[in-house]
Amino acid sequence: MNKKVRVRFAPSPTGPLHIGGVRTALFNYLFAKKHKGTFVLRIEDTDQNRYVAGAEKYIVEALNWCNIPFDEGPDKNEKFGPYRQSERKQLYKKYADELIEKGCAYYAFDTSEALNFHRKDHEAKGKTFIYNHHNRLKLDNSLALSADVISEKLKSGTPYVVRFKTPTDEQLELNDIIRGKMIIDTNVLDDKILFKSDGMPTYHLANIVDDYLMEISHVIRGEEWLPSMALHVLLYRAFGWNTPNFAHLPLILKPTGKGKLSKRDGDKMGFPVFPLEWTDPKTNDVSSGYKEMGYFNDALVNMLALLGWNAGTEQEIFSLDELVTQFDLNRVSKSGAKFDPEKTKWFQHQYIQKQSDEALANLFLPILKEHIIASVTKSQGDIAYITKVISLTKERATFVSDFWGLTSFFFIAPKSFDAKAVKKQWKETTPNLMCELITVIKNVSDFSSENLESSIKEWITKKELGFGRVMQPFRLSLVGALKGPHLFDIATLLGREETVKRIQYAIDTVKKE
RNA sequence: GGUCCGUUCGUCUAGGGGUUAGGACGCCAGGUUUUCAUCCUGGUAACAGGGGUUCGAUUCCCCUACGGACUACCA
Repeated sequence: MNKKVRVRFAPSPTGPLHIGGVRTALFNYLFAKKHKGTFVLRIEDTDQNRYVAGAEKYIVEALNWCNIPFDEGPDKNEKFGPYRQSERKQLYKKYADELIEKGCAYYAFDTSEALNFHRKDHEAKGKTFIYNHHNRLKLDNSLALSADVISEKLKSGTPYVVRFKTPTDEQLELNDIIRGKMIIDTNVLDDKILFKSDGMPTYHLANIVDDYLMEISHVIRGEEWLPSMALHVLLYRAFGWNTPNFAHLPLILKPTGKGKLSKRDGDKMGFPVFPLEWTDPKTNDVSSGYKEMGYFNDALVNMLALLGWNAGTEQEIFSLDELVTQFDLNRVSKSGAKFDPEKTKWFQHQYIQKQSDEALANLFLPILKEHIIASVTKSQGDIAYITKVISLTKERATFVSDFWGLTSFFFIAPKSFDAKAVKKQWKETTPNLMCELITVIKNVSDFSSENLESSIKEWITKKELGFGRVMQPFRLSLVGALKGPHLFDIATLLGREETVKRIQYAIDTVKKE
């Protein structure tokens, strides 16, 4: 690639960025970094009616949390700024005028009402109304009107829009990095509005002008823009500008059923659709976020990267650096991908396993503090102890928040015992067995897990007590239920004194309710 | 309705004119763990259909079906 790579992510601040948008941003970022290029964030807020407070801030925070920061954008390294289209407002009109001068665009005075009437009228006749060469001379525009009437209308302040005069009878060849060559008949295109009567450009104009001005080399965006590609290519040509390369990404679809993924799917099926939690400023509705649900950013990013792209190998776990070096737009698939919340969980599980015990202990600490108030001793509150607890339970966790359920008995002695387990495992003879067990535990010289295990097993074997009859009540005493890691590891970590205490408590309490 | 894009296990996908069509998630079964979970091993399961082209098509072409996007003075 001889041209300098500059790509942009250009969201509209109409709400929180959903994971489809995050993936578009990610692919732009990966492509930019791979080619030592620049990743630009541009805010496309030309529609004031749809502006949502806080959305832009959310977008920036979400990109930062995902670890895919932009190099240039609003309030950051503004070489080609401003990066908000609303702040570039005055810039677009001259480009619209330029197109009119060149005969590539025209004024249109048709009111929304008139257009709606035409649409309905056509629909009633089973036809589709398209504003283009078929009818543009019969409509209320500068192509159909006399020069006098036009200047009169313009002078009197009649609202107008600027429409693109789509060339006719041309088989336009389009090239997409992901989809290859496409041929479009320009006669089926409509004369899109480029400049609105409110003085703002539409997406199409602003987008092309800004991509040109910001020297964007590759336009990587969602497939929903594919139908607009012909218009955009035609616009570049009308201006006499070089056309950037295009890549249209497949869409992310609902896990089940039809259509593209939406906020409602997440609500209904219980998974987040947004990277960060979002509170709607108008309704105060809260939408959950991956971050708040306990997902790690790199797990989310890894999952998103594999949705529609693969390295061509069987590797599934990629660091961001690996993604950067291996990413290739040519390996992006063409078809939409149904989103799979289960696989996302699997990625999260993989990523939590990669964390060190110490790191997880520190992440768990605040949660632990919420659960245990005064009931913990100093040594138990110690990170070293928590780290050991984590090391015994990590492999069964998917989220940091799982740890409390997995480890609470390490911090608080069980006060009640699983009823089913008691019924099945706590026999008449159990209290006596447990008393003997206490004696064995007290006499063990070295309270290491291995030594404790061999001593107890030796005792059970010698006395022919049966492992299940001792081990199950033993576990019940320490844990309160028949779950948890290797029992001797638990005992060792709890310490001899606590272990004895718990067994004694069980002897005194179980079945005496 | 019109235009465009797409279609390999339930899902994400690899592959590509001759393959036992590979992997992952999920699911099922076994093993480990004298617990639960994890983990390990194995299993289930796919080239949408019909025509071509070809000695041979899942792979190339066409049609149909299905899916998706777009069809606003929204992006």
